[in-house]
Amino acid sequence: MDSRDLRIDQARTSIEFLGSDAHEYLPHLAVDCVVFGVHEGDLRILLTHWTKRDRWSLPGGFVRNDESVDETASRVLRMRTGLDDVFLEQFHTFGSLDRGHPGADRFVSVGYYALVDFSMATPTPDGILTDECRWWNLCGRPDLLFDHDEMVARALGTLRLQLGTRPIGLTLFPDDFTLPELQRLYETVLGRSLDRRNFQKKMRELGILTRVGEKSTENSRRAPYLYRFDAEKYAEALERGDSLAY
Amino acid sequence: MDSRDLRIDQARTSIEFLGSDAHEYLPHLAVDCVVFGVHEGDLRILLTHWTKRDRWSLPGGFVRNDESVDETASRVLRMRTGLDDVFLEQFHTFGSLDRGHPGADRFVSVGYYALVDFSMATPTPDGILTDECRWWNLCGRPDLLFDHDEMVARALGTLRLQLGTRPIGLTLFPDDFTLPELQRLYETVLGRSLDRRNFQKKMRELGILTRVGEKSTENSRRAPYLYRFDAEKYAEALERGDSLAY
DNA sequence: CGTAAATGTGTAATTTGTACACGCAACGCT
DNA sequence: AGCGTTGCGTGTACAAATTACACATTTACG
Repeated sequence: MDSRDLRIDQARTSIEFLGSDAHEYLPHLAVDCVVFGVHEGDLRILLTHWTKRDRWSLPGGFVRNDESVDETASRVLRMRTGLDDVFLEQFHTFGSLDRGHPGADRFVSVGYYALVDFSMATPTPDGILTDECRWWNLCGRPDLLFDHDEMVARALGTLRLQLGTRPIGLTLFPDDFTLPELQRLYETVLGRSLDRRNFQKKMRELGILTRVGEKSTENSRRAPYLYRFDAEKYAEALERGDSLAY
Repeated sequence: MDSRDLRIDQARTSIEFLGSDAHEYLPHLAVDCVVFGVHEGDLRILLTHWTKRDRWSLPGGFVRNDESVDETASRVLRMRTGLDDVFLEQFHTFGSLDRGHPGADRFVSVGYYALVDFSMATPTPDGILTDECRWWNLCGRPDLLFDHDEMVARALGTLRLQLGTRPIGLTLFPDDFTLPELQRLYETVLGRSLDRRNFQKKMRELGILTRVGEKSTENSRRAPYLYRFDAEKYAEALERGDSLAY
């Protein structure tokens, strides 16, 4: 597709997507979601593939007249993953002039980030603009459309700041996990490596973990213990204002 | 004004304000600013008085087609205070359905907070919807229109979180100040009282203060020393990532 | 001239964070 | 079967940061 066709295509984007229902949406306003999950110890995000452009972006959507912006974010997340009632929080609004579809309608985007149980999500493209929706390893994801790389960076920054204030561990590891796995998550989010002994000591002292049993045999040498978050104690710790950050 | 008239008035709000230039603005999108300043040791915010409703709100404005949302915030701040190039940062976007003018067009608002030199600002109402613009003591302000009380609370929360990361002291105390004054600011922002000795020690150890001289005679008993921020060292401390929070 | 209010200053105790070394279990290789 | 390698689990000593705490100085006011 040459650049002229691309421009025309981009100009059509919102019209195509919204079709004749355009009047049901707030013009110029969108929501984009940075959806985090963990699988095989890696932090992953959900991306959608744009059919015509053969590029990837964050899942997003437009704000209906009859829903709040928060509800838009929930709806987007539900449509792309089938999940409801998950951790979902606004982190920044992107309003520069040069963002979005060059040549197309101007859009302001409210960015949300979600923490999601990887195994429960069913990635689903919209089938109109996008033909694929799937998890990507955070390190190793492709370059994204629009300003979505900046959005991911900023969402990660927020996640980092809120590591001690939000139920990040609990939400991303709803089931059993090992301390090395949890540590790897912390290291990915914080962008630095942590001392194993100090990490384990801290996590134990928080009193929000229950040891479940030995991990039988994954692919490790010595089998690590399995843990589970004690949701009640986790909530208490957050209420007390305990820092769960490393 | 009875409730029916009020509704009609509210429905007219954006039309009145934007007049025939409505097409130059993004519909349904606004910016509101929580402008902080310090005077006589108190943290203050700038409010505007709505002529017809006889109520107060945060200064706000609409987003022009040809400006970024950040630029809108700068413009609002400039129009209401005459100030340019001040600390101004987005803190949250408000998108519920029940916010704003009941019965009127729905609006989503991007909230910004500013840190401003009280003595340099010239509060100015828009003269259309509002006939007065002035500083209010944060504690002692009137109830605000719309969801602006929530906005103030949230801006304060952000300020609290960022006390250690942003040039809050430097921006709110551009000139000479005393340590008790600075401590009072910290106490207002943090919402708790601090130990004078520990506070002074910490501030001194940060190495970002210069003692200027004795405060002659304000209205205190023993005259406190005057200090000034060393802007260069302040910036270095922030870059090093020193926590300037108490 | 005494009293009350507000300011400045340092030290000890506690808490928190950081650095660091070894034994154990499983796998793979020979 | 034995040995080497990899990954997991645990505790202690030191450093840094935070917290608690008491008294002397200055000035306004009566």
